[in-house]
Amino acid sequence: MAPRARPRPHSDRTLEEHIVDPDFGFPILSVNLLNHIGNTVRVSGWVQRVRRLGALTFVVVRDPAGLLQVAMDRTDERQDLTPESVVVIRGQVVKEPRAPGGVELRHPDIEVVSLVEDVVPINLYTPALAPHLNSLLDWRPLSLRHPSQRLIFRIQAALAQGFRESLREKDFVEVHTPKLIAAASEGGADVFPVKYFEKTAYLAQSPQLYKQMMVGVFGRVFEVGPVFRAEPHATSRHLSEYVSLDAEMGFIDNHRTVMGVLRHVLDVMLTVAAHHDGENSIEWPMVPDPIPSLHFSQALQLISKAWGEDLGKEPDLSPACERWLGEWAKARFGSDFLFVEGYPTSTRPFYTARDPEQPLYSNSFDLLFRGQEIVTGGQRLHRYPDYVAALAERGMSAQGLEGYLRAFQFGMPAHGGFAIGLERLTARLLGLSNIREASLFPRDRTRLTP
RNA sequence: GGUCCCGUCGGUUAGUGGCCCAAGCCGCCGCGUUGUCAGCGCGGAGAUCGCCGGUUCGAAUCCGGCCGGGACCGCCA
Repeated sequence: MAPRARPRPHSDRTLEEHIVDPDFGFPILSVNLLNHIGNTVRVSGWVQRVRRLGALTFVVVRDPAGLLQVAMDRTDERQDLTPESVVVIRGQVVKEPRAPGGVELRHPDIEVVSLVEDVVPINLYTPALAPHLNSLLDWRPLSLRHPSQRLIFRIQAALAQGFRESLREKDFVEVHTPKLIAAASEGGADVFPVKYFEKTAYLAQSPQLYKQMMVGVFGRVFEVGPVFRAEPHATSRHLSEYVSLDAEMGFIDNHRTVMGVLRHVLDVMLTVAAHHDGENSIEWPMVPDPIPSLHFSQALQLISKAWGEDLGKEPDLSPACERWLGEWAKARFGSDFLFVEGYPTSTRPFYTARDPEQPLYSNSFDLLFRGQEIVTGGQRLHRYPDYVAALAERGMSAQGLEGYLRAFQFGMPAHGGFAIGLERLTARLLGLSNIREASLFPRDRTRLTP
């Protein structure tokens, strides 16, 4: 059937009509005041500070872009300019070298749109945010207003944007898979049960099975979405809910193809994010091409040698191992990133592809960033009989996986993918000591509010 | 789930048996200050020291339980 011609939206309007007010009537932003010197403008934001100096008063207002200063006579003094009150100000923009940023507003007409009558409970107006994490989280809607906190989430948004852009450009399709699912996707008891009408459902701990099925549809897909982990851990690097940046791609040679894509994606993410850094002094890492890589067994040998103990039988790398490897990669290659590939098949989920040369090891990898695991990925099984065998070998039932397995019964290319922990990457990048700082409203073992 | 550490004005830190009905800084209130910019100066208010019980002539301080928080480990992104 031929697609029917549709009128283009808004085609009855001229282009000129569209651009009459490109800013929708939003107030002038503080960063743009320099373009309005001599004019009377309307700005708006939160009262951050009122400094009364005898007959002269300064009001510092924070808007979505930054700070601006209003200067007025003490005779104009107002009692309702309390911290965090929202004001709309009309005033004349004056070039003033003594003002921060070189401009200020004079002869202001200030309207208080939202009057704050309570004392702000945490100290927000110091260059470094002093309260403990717990206070910051208890007062999250307020503490996030601090520039240092705002920056964290601007960078995080830019990282997610870079993730999307880099993959879209490589013909990946963004998908949205269910977060309410019938069975745990990777086995284990670390899922949250939820009442689902007459049944029990679970919150998805990963989009893994769904993104694989979508490889059978689009070939390459990605997803940005929440995942839920019910493990009762209490550490500075775990959340019960976090944002997973998932990608999955078909027609690969092996996990090395995936690693190559991941390197490119990270490079774009960091480049996009660095543009949002402004004046700030974040240590932006280079993404080497290629990122240095170690086989799991090689990694254990290196650490065994360095520590003088035999770790050869360890099934996994401990956090201490990862920290050591992080330092090693920095010293040996000058790299903040290090791939560890070929984890033992037994420690990886059932869908993991084996290394055809040495089947005890898998075609999987982790990416360490500054000594912490921030990405896991690998090649997956793609032939139906392999899934039947893998499930049997692990004593797992196919029950609940029928829908998933059908995708493989009816032809699936060799494929693989990865998942980046967005908060972990953010925290590691910005040197945050606790992952909770990299989550707007973190969910952990005990925190469910705000 | 295991081990260790911590709960003192709104925030942050001092005090670890009697000098403490608890001190400093930020914030708040008042006064002064015409170029502040983490404003400054002076004054003021604000804490039954997480909760319950115990030891002691006397507990913020010692002991036990509970609640809350943090770190590391196991496991994971």
